[in-house]
Amino acid sequence: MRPRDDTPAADLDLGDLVMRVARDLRRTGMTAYEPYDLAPHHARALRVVGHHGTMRLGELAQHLRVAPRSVTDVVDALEERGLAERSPDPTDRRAQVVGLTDAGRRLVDEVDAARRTGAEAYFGRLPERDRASLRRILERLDATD
Amino acid sequence: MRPRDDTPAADLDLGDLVMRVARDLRRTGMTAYEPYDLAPHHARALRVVGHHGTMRLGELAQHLRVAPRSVTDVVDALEERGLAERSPDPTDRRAQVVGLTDAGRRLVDEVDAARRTGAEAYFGRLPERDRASLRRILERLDATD
DNA sequence: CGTGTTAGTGAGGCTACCTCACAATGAGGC
DNA sequence: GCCTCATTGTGAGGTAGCCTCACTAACACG
Repeated sequence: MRPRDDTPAADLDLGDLVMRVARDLRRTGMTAYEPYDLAPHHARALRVVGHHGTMRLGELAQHLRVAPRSVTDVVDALEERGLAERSPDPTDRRAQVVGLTDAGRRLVDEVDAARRTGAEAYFGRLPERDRASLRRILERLDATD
Repeated sequence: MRPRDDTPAADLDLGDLVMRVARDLRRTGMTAYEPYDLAPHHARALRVVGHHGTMRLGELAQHLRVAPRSVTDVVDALEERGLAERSPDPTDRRAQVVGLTDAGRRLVDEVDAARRTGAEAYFGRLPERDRASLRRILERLDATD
């Protein structure tokens, strides 16, 4: 059953492996959030806003760790779907804040529930122990940058 | 020291974490292969060809797990840098094979050496034990798809 | 009241993928 | 030998998710 037309893993460094898993994830990830017609990235933004409540665009960018410019597009997309909406920041007329609409709030709840009840389909094939290790290690990597 | 403007990791599922690390990796990854002016992806293809020897384009696509069409671009790039070259497959006139040039072979050796002597800078901050676990877990994820 | 900073965004670009259509070729049935 | 079907690689064109750069509007402050 060992597929001989596959690069043996020994040929891949850790970086390659991460990238490969990320790609698989993106490919199947759309499936995971598909019932909600939500790209993983949008789901993440939605969750952040849902969790933190109304926040500045720049703040969201920091949370998502992307350039401020990139968040504009994400919020655009969310707004187009009627999940979020911009409004002027009352304390600073340069700034805008994003908040969820009712639909957005509903969706966050659904997505959260789906996640909890096993939406991590891709990682489901790992034993619980490995999932915990993976989480711990990735968090460590993530924290240090 | 806890940065309060960062999404707490608890907010991220494993998929998010992988994507985040992958993004960091791509950002800094260019740096890793930078002395060779090689995108990680190209480095990977180069290594596969270097390791397996001359092979069909389609075969390479399977190894890299991308659509056949995508490999065309990768090989184009490699060829443009004089690292690889196409030639007609003698056994099938529809097909073409890719092989490394001398420069390509030299580069593979260099890159391999660099990798071995600690090019995994990004992962260096992990204790050896964690790196091993990470590799094992990712390989498992990767194998099962 | 300038001077410099900051918030968000338009314009434009990049990478790494994808699908779809196609020409050239191969392989098998009759 | 011919006809059909499958397969190989590629052009054309598209997408997601990032980026930088330049700009405007607004704030902060001496």
